[in-house]
Amino acid sequence: MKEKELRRTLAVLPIGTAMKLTDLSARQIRYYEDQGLIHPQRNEGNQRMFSLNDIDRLLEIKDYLSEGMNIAGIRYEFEEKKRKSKLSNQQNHVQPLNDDDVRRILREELMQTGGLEGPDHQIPGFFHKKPL
DNA sequence: ATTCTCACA
DNA sequence: TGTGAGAA
Repeated sequence: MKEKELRRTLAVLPIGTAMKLTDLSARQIRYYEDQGLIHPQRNEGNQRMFSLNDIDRLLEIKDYLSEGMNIAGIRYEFEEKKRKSKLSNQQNHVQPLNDDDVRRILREELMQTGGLEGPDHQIPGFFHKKPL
């Protein structure tokens, strides 16, 4: 589910294709870029190269505009989306520990406590289930 | 043939 | 936002 995201960010479409895909004029597309609504990459010849995500973005801009929203409003919407996105990626969503993580944490624990003895370091259902 | 930047009768 | 000029 990650390989697919990478492909969507590949900038392989020239502005001419973006125009046909979005039914926007080159003038409009460049203007939206000036307004910070899209950030297409540039190739060796300084030509804008759009990714599928850029195309989706242009389509969204078109919809917002048709619904009466102004450029500043759209820019704010995108900023909000980015803010929420970063918030959910860091603090929240704590990935569950895998087996390697558990082994590492256990090893570090043992290193500083010096061993398994002591009721405080007994882990219920782990060391007792399969005695050496 | 395409796209880029800049400027405006 | 459209359009045309001059360059790449």
